[in-house]
Amino acid sequence: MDYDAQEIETRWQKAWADSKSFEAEVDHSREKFYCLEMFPYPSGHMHMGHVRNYSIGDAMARFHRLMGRNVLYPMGYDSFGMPAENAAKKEGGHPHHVTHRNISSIREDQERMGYSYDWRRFLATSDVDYYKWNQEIFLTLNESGLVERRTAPVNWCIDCDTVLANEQVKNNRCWRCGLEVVQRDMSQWFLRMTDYSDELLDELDNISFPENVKAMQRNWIGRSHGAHIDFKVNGSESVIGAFTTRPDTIFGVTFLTLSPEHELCEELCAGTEWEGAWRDLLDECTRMSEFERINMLKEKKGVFLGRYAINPLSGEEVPIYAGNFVVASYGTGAVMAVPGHDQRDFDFASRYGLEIRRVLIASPGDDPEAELSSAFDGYGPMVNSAMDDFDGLSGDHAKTAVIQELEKNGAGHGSVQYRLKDWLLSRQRFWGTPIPMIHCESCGIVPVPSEDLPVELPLDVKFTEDQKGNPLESHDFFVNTICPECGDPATRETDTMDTFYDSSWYFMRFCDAGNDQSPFDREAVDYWMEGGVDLYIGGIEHAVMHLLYARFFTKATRDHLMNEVGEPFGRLVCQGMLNAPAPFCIDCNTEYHVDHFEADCPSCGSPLSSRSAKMSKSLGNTVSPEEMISKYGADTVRLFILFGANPEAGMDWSDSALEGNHRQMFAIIEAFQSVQSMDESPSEIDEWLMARIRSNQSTWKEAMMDVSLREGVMISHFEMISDWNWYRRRGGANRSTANDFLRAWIPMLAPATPHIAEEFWNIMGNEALLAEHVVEATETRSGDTHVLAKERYLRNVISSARNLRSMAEKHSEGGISRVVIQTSAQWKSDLARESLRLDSEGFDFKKDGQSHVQSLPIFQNEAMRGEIFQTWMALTVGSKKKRGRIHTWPEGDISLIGSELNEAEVLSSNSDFLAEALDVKHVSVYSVGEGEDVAGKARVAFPLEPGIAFL
RNA sequence: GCAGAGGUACCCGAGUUGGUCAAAGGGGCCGGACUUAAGCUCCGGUGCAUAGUGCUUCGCAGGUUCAAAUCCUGCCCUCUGCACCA
Repeated sequence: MDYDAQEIETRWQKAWADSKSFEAEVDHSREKFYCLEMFPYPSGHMHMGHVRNYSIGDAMARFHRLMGRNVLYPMGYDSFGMPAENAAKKEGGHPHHVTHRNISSIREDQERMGYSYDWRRFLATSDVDYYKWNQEIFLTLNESGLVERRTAPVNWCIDCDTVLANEQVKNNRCWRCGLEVVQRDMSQWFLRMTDYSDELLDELDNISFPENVKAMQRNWIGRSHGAHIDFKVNGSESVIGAFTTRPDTIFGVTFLTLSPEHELCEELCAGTEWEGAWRDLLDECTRMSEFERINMLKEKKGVFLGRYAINPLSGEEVPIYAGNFVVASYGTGAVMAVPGHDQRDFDFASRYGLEIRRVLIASPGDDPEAELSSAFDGYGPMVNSAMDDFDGLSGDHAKTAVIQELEKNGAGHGSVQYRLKDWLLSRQRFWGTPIPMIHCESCGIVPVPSEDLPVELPLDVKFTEDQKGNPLESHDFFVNTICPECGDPATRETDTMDTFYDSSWYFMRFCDAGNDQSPFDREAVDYWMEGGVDLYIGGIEHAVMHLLYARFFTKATRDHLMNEVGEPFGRLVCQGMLNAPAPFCIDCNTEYHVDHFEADCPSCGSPLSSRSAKMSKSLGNTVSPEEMISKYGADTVRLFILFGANPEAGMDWSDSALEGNHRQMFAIIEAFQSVQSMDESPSEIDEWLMARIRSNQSTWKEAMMDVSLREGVMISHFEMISDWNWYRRRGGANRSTANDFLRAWIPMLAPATPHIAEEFWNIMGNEALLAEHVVEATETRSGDTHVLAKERYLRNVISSARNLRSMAEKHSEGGISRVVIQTSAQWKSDLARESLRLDSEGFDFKKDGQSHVQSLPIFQNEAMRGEIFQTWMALTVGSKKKRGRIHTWPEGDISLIGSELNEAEVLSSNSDFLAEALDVKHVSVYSVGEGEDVAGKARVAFPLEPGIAFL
C-alpha cells in the first residue's frame, strides 16, 4: 500500500464530518466524559505547543469514545484581547475582522490535524452572542454583591495603554510587552473574589490538580493566621493597627515600623524636625519601580517619626519608624517589630541601635538571658514576658493566650490575612466585553437593564497606528445613552472587561453553546460538569490566573443557583514544554537566536554550544506544524508528539525521532498488509497471540485511563507490532486469528493515529466508522499467563543460547554446526515442584530446609547428594546476590513448573525454529539422562534453564 | 531564603508497594538478511568479563537489609513558582 497521508487523512476527516461522528448530546443513560483543552487565543496559525495540547486531548477523547462514553469535546477561541487591536491599528482595519480571519486560519490547521471536536459548539468570545452573556452574568454578579467600583492605585502599562491585574505583572513588568509598570490612581471595577478566599484555598485539598499548581495557588492566596494588634500612639487619638503571625512575640516589640506610604506617617511627623527625613524616604520609595525597590531592599533603611506607640499588653512605649521594607499593600502596612525573633527587624535594629530583646528560647531550660547573634524565628517557650502567666507557653498555646489577652483588653483580635486581592476587572481597551453600566449625573452609576443587553461594540470604528487611548471614549453613538432610571441623557461606561473574564465560564457555555435564552441551561451543565471537566489540558502558565478565576466564577454562579458543581475541573493535566535546540553561551548563561548557530557569543565572544530551550519566536527555534504535516502527515506528527514524552513531561523536538516515527507508520502498514495474505491454518502459536492481545489490551486501557499516553502508544504502536511479527516468525498464519488481531489492534491505533486506523478499519470491510465504534470489553483469561510463560520460556532459551554461542565460537575450531540442549533432570523438576508446594504452605526453609531435603528418598543416593543439595539451595535460599528461585519465579513460570511442563518436548517440537534462530544446522534436545551428557552440561541444567552445548 | 518537581547506560526515557533489574521502549551507532540499489523493511548486537551462574553501574557520601535504582540520613546539582508578606 502506498502511504499517501494527505489523501487518506483529508478523506477521513471529511467522512467524520459528514457523518457527524463527534456531535454529542446530553444522554443520561450513558456515562459522560468531558474532555477540554484550554482554548486558544487565535493568533493566526497553530503552533507546536497547540499541536501537543490538542493531540493529547484528542487521543483521550477518542479513547473514551472507544470505551463507550458520551464524550463532549468542544473547541472555541478566546478571541478578545490586545493583539487583534494592535493588528487592526497596524493595518487600519477592525479587530473583529482580524480576529475572524485568524480564527478561520487556525481552525483550518486544527481540522487538518483531525481533531475530533464537536464543531457545532464552536464559540468565539469576541462574538456578541458570547459576550452578551458575559454582560448578563456581570449583572448577576452585581446582584449578588460581588461587583464593586472603587478608586485604587492600579498597575498601568503605558505601552499597552491599559490597566493590569496583579497577576499580569511579573517583576514589575507587563506580562505582555515587558515594559515597566507604573502606578496610577483610577476608579475601577472589581470582582470580590476575596469573598471566596477560604473556599478557593481549602478546596485545593480535594481536587486533582498537579502539586505544583496547587502550591502556586496556595502561594497566591497566601492565607496566614495571626493577630491584629492595635497600638495607641502616645499623646494622640490615633491607633496603629498591625498584623502579625507571631503574637507570641508581643513582649519583644521594641519599635513599630510603618510603610513610608502609610497614612499615619504624615500625621505623626508633620511640622516636626522628623518630617523632612520621612518625605525623603517616601520620595525615594515611590520614585523607584518595585523592581528596583526589591533590589535596594537588601539595605534596610528607616527614619524615626518622632513619636511613640504603646504596647497594649505591657504598656511599654516604643518608637515608631517608617521603613522601606514594609509593604504598604499587605496587611495594614504596619509591622510590630520584634528584632529578637525576626531577621528583618533584627537587621534594622542593629543598624539603628534599637533594643533587641529575647522573649523566646529555643527549648525549655535554655538561658533566657542568652544574647542573640541573629534573630531566632522558630517557636519555643516564652520568657521575659512583661505579664504573668505567659512565660513557658510556646507555639500555638502562646499565640492563643496572647490573642485572648488582647481581646480581653479590646486591643486586638485573632485575624486572618490573605495575599489574594480582589479581581480588578476594568481595562481601558476597546477589544473586550463592554461593562454594562451607565453613568448618570443624577442617579449615579446604574446597571444596564438585562433586557437592553447586549451593549455591543461598534463595528464602525477606525483604527489607526497613532491612535491613543480607548476608541470607545470618542465614539459618540456608543457613549451617549439614556439613563434607564430617570431617562435623562447619560454616558456609558467605556471600560471593558479583562479577557480572563471570558475564559472563566466558557467551559459551561460549551455544555449548551447554542442557547439563546441564557448563558447555559442548568440541566445540560449539571450533566456535563458533574465532577468537573473530566480532563482539562493546558499550559502551566495559567496555574494562578485563569484557573483561579474559573474556580471563583464557578463558585459564584453556583451560589446563584446556575450550576451544581463548585469546582470546574476534575482532573487537570499541564502539558510540558516543547523544546528545541538553540545556540547557548555557557559563560553568559544565555540562549541566542538560531541564526547564531556555529557563531561566537555576541556578548563575550566565546564559541556557542547548543542547548535545548523552549520553542519560541524570539529564539527562532520553532517548527512549523503545517510544514511537518505536509511532509509526513498528521498521524506521524501526532505519533511523534504522543510517543516523545508523557503529557506532563517536557519534550525535545527531534527531526530524527520524527522520521523514526514516520518509519514506524510504514512498519504499521507493513504489519497490516501482511495480515491480508493469511489462510486458514491454525497452530499452537495462535493461542499465544490471542493471550498477548488480551494482556496488551488490558495494560493499554489502564495506561490510557491514567493519561499515560506514552505508555499507551508504546503498546498500541510498538508492542502490538512486535508481537505480530513474532507470531509470524513462529509460523502463525491463521486468517481468523489475524482478523481477531486486527479487530483488537486497529481501535488501539485510533487515539494517536486516527486516520490510518480508520483506513485499516475500512479496508477490513467494516461498514460503520471506527470513530463511532465502541470496543467490546475483553478480559484476560486464566490460562493466559501459562500460555505466555511457555513462549517466554522458548525465547529465554534462545536468548541465553545466543549469548553462549558467541563464546562457544571462540572455543570451536571448525565452526559451529549443532547445538545440544539438555533439559533439567526429572528429579530437579520434582524438587522444584516440591519446594513450591512447601513454600505455599508457609514452610520455613531456613529452619527446616536442610533436614527436609535429607529426609527425601532421593537423598539416599550418596553420589548425588552434592548436586541435590546445591539444587535445593538454589531453589529455596539462593546466593548472596540472587534469592531462591521459588521466590523470584514469576507467576507464569510457577505455573509451568506446577503443570509438569515437558521442556524437552516443547523445545524439540520447535527445533526447526531453534535451528534458524541460533543459526545452526542441527538441534538435539533431550532431558538429562536420556542421552549423552555432552560437554558436561547436565549439571548446569536447571528447571526452565536447560544446559546448552554448541558443537 | 521558602515551596514544588527532578538527577537512570551515547541521547531521550520507563522503572521508585525493596528481590522476577545489567535495568523496558525509542533514537543513534555497529553487524547481518532482503533488494538492481537503498536514505525502505526485517533480524541481531550495543557496561566489562566469561561456554552460562562473575564484576562494576541508576547525581555524591554514608546507613538499614540476607537483598537497594527502589527505603532512611546528609550533601551537590538542575528546573519551576514565590519572595524582606509581618
